Amino acid sequence: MAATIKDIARVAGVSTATVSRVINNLGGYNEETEKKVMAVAKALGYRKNENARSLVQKSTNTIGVIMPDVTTAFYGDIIKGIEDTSYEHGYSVILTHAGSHGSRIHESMNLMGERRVDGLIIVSVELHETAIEALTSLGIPFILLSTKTNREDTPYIKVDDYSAAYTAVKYLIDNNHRSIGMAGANPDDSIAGSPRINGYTQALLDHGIKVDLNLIKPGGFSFESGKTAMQAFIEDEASITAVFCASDEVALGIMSTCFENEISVPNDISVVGYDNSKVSHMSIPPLTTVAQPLYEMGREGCLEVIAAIQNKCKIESKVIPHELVVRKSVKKLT
Amino acid sequence: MAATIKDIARVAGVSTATVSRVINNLGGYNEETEKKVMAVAKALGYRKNENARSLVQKSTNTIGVIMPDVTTAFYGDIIKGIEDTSYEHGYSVILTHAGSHGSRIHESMNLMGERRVDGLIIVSVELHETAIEALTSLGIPFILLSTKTNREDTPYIKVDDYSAAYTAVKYLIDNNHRSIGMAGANPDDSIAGSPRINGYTQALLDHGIKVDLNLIKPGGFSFESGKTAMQAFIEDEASITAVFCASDEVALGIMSTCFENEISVPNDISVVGYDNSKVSHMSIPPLTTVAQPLYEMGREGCLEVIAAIQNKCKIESKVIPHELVVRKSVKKLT
DNA sequence: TTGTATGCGTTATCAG
DNA sequence: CTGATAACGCATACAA
Repeated sequence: MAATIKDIARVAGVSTATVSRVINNLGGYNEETEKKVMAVAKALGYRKNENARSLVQKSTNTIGVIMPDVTTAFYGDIIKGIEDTSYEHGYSVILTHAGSHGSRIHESMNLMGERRVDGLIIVSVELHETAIEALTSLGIPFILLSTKTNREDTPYIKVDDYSAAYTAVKYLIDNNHRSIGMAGANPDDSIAGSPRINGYTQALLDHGIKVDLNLIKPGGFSFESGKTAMQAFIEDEASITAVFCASDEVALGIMSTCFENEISVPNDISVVGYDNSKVSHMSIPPLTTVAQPLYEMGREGCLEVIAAIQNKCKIESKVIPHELVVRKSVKKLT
Repeated sequence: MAATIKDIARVAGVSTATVSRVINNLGGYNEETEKKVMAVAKALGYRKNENARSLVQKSTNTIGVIMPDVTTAFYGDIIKGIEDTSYEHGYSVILTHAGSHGSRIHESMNLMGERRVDGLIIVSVELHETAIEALTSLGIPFILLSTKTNREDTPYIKVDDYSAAYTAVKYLIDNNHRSIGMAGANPDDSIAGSPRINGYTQALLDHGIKVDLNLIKPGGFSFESGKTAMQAFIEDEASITAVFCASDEVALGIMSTCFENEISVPNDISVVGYDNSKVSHMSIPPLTTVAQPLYEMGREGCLEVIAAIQNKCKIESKVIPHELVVRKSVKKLT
């Protein structure tokens, strides 16, 4: 049994109120009692019970984080931003997976509610109407990272996927590529799928290039998805000179299959990724990619939530700028 | 203000005791009151307060996880194993970073203590005497993952780094490599550094190969560390035909620098990694590496901790088997 | 400067 | 089957 303030009070011969005061150094007691209480506390190995505190203070100093997964570099960077920031501000983070397709999202939010987290950060999960209801009914500040909803009252931080995709494809076009494939986006994903596809097609159209639907290989953001897409391009005998990928891992999948088939990147085919996650500079060749400031998104989102908790102010949605990081996976055609 | 069982009791015209009973369906009440209580609970949007529960039950159903970082695939896989498992068993996970060199380890453990986590999992941080004291004084079940101490009373799950390294280097020797470099291990790291170096040197010695200290490039487990090491090999004009790396990321760093210098892997130089993390099959060429069952370590460790929480049994240390995953980064010399 | 008393939301032990 | 009531560990308004 861990010691409580009662134990300290008894041993030190003071009241629990006094103990509480010196433990939280609120001042208003003389030095002697302070010394005595602190000494007893140390002797007894006292450690405050945050849960009991939370109960009376009606605040847990805890931030909940819900994300689909943590095994990709993408999420790793974000959670690091969140954890670092919350730590700096005296908050703990409690983490839960939403399941692969947000399947556990309701249970996750419920759990966060029962734990009475002070704020909530939801990363990359697409929220449907019932989930949004449940979320807002929690009555705590929250923010969405790298995702959004079609409602006004759900603040988010994300890049503009449409224009980020547009930037990437335009870069390819500027390098004289005319036959450009796209891989790894799910058209049914209205947050991060279709906007990227639309950015891709619009860039093509704006430069007088006909869109060939066969050149769009839908899929998930995974490495395997990239491999599959490239295999399809090969089977199609598609005459593409470049591929725009919906994630860095997809890009690596493309490059991996190219390698297996002795197709050289970027000599035979150019590749552009998306995310600028840690893997992008580790690939061979290093990957040219659209950067999302992942760590900063985590940090920024966490900061916003904390501010909202403390000042009870509203959180504004924010579209953050993307940036093209040019490395070595794109060849300039002549 | 969230509704409490008091509110429900008042509205439903029963006592809080009864409400509590039906909420936790403990039985011993008639159907009518159950229906009534449930209806009121739903109407009021009641959500139980886990903190209050924890207080009286003296158990938080929470597991703490401390790791140096979450941005590498290595930790991602482990935490996923932990989170999945704890979720299945009704536990929440609260996560904190220990800081780069375990610098925040004391604060982290203290935080976990104050949160009254029921069990603790510490991943990959080297624990010194004072930290061990603090850890055991928490008085809760804990386990170390991928690390250990020199004391008997600190259970762990890890692979045998020495023999894993030995296996990797022996594989290289079996493929007729005789001049083998090593990169990315820190000799001052007695857990994951020196054992791997020792495994490397012993494999060499056992096969009549002289150990050349110039061929051992110490460093961290990072990509950059691998790049630096390979640059050093090049500057040394070392006549190596293979490099054993202390992590997959180091291996990718080696391969990256090779690429920049037009050294072909595996034709000019063979590379073996360590971890079998997600990046190892995404590299070009796919990386031959020593596999640690990361997800399973997370799962297994979590299971042990939960068992210890519930049955108050001791946790046994466990050395789990490693395995060489052969892919395409090693060339068989003739 | 210090102590008393009360309550936070819940469970659990009694009686009834 | 149900209801008082006392904890749980702590903070705090109010008294002294």
